[in-house]
Amino acid sequence: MEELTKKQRAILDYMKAHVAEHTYWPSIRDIQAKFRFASTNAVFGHLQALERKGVLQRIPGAARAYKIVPEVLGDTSETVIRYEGPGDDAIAFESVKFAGSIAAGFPDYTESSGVLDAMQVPISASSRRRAPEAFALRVRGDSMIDAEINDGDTVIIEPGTPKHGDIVAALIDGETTLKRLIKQGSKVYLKAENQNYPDLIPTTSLTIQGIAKSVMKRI
Amino acid sequence: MEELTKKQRAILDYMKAHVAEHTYWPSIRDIQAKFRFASTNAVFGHLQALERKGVLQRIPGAARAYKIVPEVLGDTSETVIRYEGPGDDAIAFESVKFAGSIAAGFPDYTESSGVLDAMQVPISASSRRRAPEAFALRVRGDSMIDAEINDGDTVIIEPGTPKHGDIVAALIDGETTLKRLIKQGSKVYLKAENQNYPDLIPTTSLTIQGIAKSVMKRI
DNA sequence: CTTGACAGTGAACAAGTTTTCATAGAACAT
DNA sequence: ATGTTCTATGAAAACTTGTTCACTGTCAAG
Repeated sequence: MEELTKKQRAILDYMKAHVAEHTYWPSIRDIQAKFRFASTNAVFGHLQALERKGVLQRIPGAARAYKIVPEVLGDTSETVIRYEGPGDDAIAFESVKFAGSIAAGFPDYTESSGVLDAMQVPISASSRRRAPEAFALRVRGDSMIDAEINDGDTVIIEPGTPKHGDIVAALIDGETTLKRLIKQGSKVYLKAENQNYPDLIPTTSLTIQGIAKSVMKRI
Repeated sequence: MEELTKKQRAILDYMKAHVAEHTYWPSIRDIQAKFRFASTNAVFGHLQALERKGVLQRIPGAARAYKIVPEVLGDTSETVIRYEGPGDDAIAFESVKFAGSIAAGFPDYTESSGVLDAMQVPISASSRRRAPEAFALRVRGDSMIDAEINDGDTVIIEPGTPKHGDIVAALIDGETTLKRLIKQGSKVYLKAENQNYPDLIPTTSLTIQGIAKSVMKRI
């Protein structure tokens, strides 16, 4: 993976933030205005670079149409695992935090979202007693569909050391993803539970936020 | 809330599905092609109707740019049903607030109706729809197995007026059971979601404890 | 010094997209 | 009968947006 320049990263982040806030992508001129470019071509070049570096997919001929390509780490050296709680975007409540959406598939736009609103979801007191520092994540995408965790579900993440085969909330490139943890010796892989996705994702650096112990579905 | 026509509902669902799959909205021409309209103006009119009825917000002049307005669940049925609180088999319950980003990511583009919307509406704007007296029930038995509610699961019951097709916690012979509510004219039936069980249970008097809105499963 | 990659300006073009205008049949209530 | 609303056609206008072209400046490597 080729490295992104500072401005390219900023533009990519802005695009993510924009789609997170508005649910639609910014136009080239939106980006131009945001970064005070005098020409649309400046943005155009950066978008080409982002696509060439494989982190953004443009849809030819379509306006405000892009896809985020998940950034994959390529190496196969020994994996270093860190354990970490939910991100700063989680708002603390009485006992359970809701850390925003989790990407089980491609896009995760929760990072740069500024507006957080409260919502109420009942959680049984028994599960709360079990794990006082548990938090909830809303699942987005379909990469865990074979594990019966679907888009829109809410998973309860509890801290702990994951075993082989556990479903974990892991930080990859600053984005939280829900994957099954596969341990092979000292190497660790993440596996999407969807036949249409690549089998194993090798990771050199891995941050585990917790283990998915329960899934809550709206009926 | 004004009611949507069949085609309006179909178009709205298509738009939701499109943005869920592609992360960007369809153009008017995309919709036109999908529904085999001969003119873009047919779509245009439907979009205007959707906006007038308050379920869709268009961004003027911008391409592929919309916002979904969470739909309010309305039901005007006149069925006479008694409501009652939870019985002894209800699990002690504590309602916990979540905070999540509403605008973040693409909210609720999976299944059409407003089941998911309940989770997404800000607390300030939905106080009347909140469930301050929700409670949890541990499911025993397999009568709802076809609805993917299995023995050992926990369902969250919220008070409210059940619609046709809702899964309700009903009192039958002094015992709480979980069944799907079927309304046919003025008659009300209860239906077990298991092929091995009798199709419809006719009821002359019915006590509803609440509507099953969520199911929580241990992974 | 030269070369090439990178980043940008400024203008213009081509395509995509929304929006408006004119028209018309079907359903329906008055 | 008559008007209204909804739905739709067909065409065109108006606007948005992506894309291309020509040109300039910076900076580091060779």
